[in-house]
Amino acid sequence: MKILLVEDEKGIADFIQQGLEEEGFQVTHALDGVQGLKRIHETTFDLYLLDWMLPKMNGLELCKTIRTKDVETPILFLTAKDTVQETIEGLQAGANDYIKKPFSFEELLERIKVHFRNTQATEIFTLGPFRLEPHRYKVFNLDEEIVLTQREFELLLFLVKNKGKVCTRNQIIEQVWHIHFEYDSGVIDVFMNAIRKKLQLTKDSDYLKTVRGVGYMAEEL
Amino acid sequence: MKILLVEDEKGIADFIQQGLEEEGFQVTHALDGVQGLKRIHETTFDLYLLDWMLPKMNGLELCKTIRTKDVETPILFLTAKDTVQETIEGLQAGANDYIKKPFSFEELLERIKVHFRNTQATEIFTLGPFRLEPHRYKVFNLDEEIVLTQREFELLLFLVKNKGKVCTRNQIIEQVWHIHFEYDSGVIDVFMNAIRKKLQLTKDSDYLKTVRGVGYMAEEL
DNA sequence: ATTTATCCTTAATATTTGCTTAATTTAGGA
DNA sequence: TCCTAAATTAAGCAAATATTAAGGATAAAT
Repeated sequence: MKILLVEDEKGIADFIQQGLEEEGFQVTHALDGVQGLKRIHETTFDLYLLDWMLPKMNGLELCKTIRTKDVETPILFLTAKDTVQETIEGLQAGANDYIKKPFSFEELLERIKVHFRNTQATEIFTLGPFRLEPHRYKVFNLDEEIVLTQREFELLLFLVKNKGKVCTRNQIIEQVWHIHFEYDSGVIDVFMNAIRKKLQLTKDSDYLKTVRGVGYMAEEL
Repeated sequence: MKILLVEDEKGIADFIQQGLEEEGFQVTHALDGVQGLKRIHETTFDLYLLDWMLPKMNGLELCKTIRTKDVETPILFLTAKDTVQETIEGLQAGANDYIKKPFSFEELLERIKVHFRNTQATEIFTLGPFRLEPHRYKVFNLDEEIVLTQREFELLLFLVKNKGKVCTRNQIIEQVWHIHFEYDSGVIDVFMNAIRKKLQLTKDSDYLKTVRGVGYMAEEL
């Protein structure tokens, strides 16, 4: 779930961004309206969190601009006490909600969740008969649960997310182990082995292929 | 969601009724306090919206009367600017909120929603044989009460509210302990231990799983 | 005011889990 | 066939969690 946060006060922005990321949201932060607009043109988001008072282009304008292209996605305003009245105009301009500053993080989160309640289909990835549920850290073979450790799960998830594409050992070490320098040990091999064993892969159900000299690849048969 | 609106000015009443009905609420309208009282005896409502100045029986009396029978249901007052001071007495008489006239419809709606959110506190949550009653801070195993401390209860409630989803240690520290900075001590572990002990969880009834490296998760078996 | 009890927190120790390394075996490609 | 990459296995180690006990704060009771 991707959220665009447009907020000029760095302290508040960091606070929100960190909190939301811990909740599993992907947060992009823009410091002013113009920067925000750029991001909007680059990608699509699942929710917008806009400060009302912004340098260069205020929240209302930004809101209107978003709505010219996209009528669906929820827009929430962060509003100082003395601009509540104006913000209500924002609601008529197509925003969905506003939150009065100061607010507690729980409050914000609660509101965000309300808006996602309609949208949110918790993401599920599949590979052949296997079903990965990231929010539960769980893997199923049809309906039977397969217990993986965290690393095993993350490695498998990474491969499945890149289904059909080869993942190099370097990519894996970077993205799954978060090691950002040249590194070579047998770890990946050991984990691939463990995963294959737990998934009970055979030559007939060879969903995780090794690409010799490069890395590994998840693939539908 | 049924709302009782007691308001003598027809114009305002229509405006509110129409708006709320568009929002999906069932609105019953009474023109004065006595009529309002009748409706209250006929049905139960989920929220009361009372004008402060009413013919025959003013809002305050009506409020008191409602509260003699029903302590839970939210009561909101609609207040003219010059009676705000008095209205505050109303809050002490058991009302939950007041809104200054003139107000925008969005503002009203917002407040109403807030109170419905809080009402959900009477909700009952279950996990296997366990039943949590947040409004009483009580937990039962079938019909036998299990005495938890406040923190224990809140932690358990948080996990159960997020049943099936992993709760990270950070989330727990934030939402249960209300600590909003990086913090690491053994508190959570100690409380999990206490809860498990009191609920007498075993390997066969392992409703509270630990997700190593991440946090904990409540789960049905 | 003083005592008592309750609950929260910290700290210290024990235990478990899973990550990593290293050594060995198997297989692939020139 | 030979060399290298990958698969496999087992063992040591480190980190996360479980468990227990004790100190300290706060509220209740005397």
